[in-house]
Amino acid sequence: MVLRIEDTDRERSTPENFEQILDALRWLELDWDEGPISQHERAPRHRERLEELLESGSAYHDATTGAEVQEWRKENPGRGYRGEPLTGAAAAGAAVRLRVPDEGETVVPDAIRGEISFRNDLQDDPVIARADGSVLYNFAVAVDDADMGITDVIRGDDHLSNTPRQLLVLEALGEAAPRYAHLPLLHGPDGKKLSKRHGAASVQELREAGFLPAAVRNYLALLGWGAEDDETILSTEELVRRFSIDRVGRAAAIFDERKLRWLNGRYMREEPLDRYEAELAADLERNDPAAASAFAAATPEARREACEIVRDKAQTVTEVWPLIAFLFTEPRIGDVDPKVFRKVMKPGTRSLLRKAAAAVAAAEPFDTATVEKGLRELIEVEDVSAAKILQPIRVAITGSNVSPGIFESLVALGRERSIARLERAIGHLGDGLPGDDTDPG
RNA sequence: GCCGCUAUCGUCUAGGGGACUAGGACGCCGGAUUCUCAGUCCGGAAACCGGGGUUCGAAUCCCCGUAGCGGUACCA
Repeated sequence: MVLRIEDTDRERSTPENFEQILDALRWLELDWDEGPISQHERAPRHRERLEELLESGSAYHDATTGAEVQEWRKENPGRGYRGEPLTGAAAAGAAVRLRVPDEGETVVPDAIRGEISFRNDLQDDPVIARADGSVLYNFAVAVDDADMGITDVIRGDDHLSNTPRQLLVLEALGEAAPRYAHLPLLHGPDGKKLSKRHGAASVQELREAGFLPAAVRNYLALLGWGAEDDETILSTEELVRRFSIDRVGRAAAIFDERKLRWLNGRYMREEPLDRYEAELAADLERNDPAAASAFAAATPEARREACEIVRDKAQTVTEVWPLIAFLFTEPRIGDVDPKVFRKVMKPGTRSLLRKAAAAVAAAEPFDTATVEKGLRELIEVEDVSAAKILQPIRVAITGSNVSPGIFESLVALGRERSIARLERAIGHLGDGLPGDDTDPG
C-alpha cells in the first residue's frame, strides 16, 4: 500500500509552510517515507501529460471566464458547462479544460462513506491548466498519484467533491484510480472549520501551549474515531494496533481543548521524570528565557526534585513553572497579592511562624517525614487548625497560596533557605501588617 | 442557485431491528479526602433534529423536510 496523506490547508503552499508542517509532524513523532513533492520540479512532467490529453481531444483550449460560465449555466439549466475548443492563435492564450463525458456518472469509492456517485452531465468541464501552461491542483494531483503509484488517498472531507474531477483526469490519462478515504473535518467551538482564530488550532500551537505529543495523538485519534469498547486512554502502540478505517465516523467533530487538557494531565502524571524535565526545559526555552537559565543553573538533583513534587499537579507543561519557580528564584514577600496576604496572615500568625521556623530548624534529618512530624506536633501543641500554620508557611516560602505539598516544598527548598524566608516574612509582619500581633516574641 | 456529505447528552462518542429504563469519557452540579490548588473516590442532572413510512417491534432500514458543513476559482 502506498499511502498519500493530504494536507487541507488552503493557504498557498510555500516552502516555509511545508517546513512548518513537517516540523509539526516530527514533533508528533509521526513518520513518513517521502516529504512533499515540489510542484516546480514536477512541472515538465505535468506539461507532458497535459499535451497527451490535448492531442487525444480529452482536453481543449477555452478562454471562457468563470463569470461567463455562470451565464452559460443560466441559459442552459440542468447541464454542466461544455466549451467550444479554440484553435490556432486563439488557443495559445487560453486556459485548458478537461472534457467531461455527457453520459454516465463518476463514482468515488470511499472507505468511510461507501460509493458516492456524481452525474457527469451536471459537472462543468473543469479548468486543468492556466493560460500560461501551468497546471491546476486537480490535474497535478492526479498525475502525481499515477506516477507515484499511490494506492490509497486519505484526506479531509473538503476534498470529496474534488474527487470526481481527479478521477476523470485519471480516466482520460488511462491510469488506474486509487482508493479514497475522506475523513470528517475538525471544527472549532463555533462549529466552523477549525482555523487560526480558534486559538490552539494547529499542532504548532498545541506544542507551544504545553501539550505532550502522546496526549495529542491520543486525543486526535478520539475525534471521529472510537475503539469498539469505547476506551478513552490509549497508548500510541494500542492506537496503531486497534485502529481500523471502518470505525472512523462520518460527522465533523468539534475540537474541545478542555478534554485535551484533562487527557494531557493524565499523560503528564505518567511521564518519566527525565522526560518531564526535558519537556519543561524545552518549554521554558521557548517561552521564558530568564526562567530557562535559572532552571538550567540549578543542580541536576534540584531540578529532578522539583519535577518530582509537581508531577501530579499540572495539566500542561506550561503550568509547571509557576508552581516551582520559588525553588529557583527569590520570591519577594512584598509582591504577594495583598488579598491573599490578608487572607492568610491573621493576628497570631507572626508567633506561629516563629515557632514553625524553630520546628524546621530542629528537624533532623531534614526530610519530608521528619519536617511533617515536627510541624504536626506544633499544630497539636498550639491547638490550631493545620491550615492556620501551613498556609502562612506556604506564602512565606513560595510567595503564593498555591504550591506543591508544603512539606515537600520545604525539603526541596532546603533548611537554610526555608528558615531565611520564614524569618523574612516574620520581619515583614512586624511592620504593622495584618499578620502582626500582640505577641512581643 | 446547483452538486455532495452529515445529523445520539453542552462536547467527543458507544449503538448496526428486540439485550435501551439509550452506555462511557470530558465538562458541569453535589458529597468525601488532603496543608492550598490540582488529583483521587462516590453520587447527580443531561441526548436519539422533525414528519412520514417499512416491521409484531425502529436510535438503528427507506423517503421527505430542516439544519450544519463542504465544493461549485485560470486556489490548494
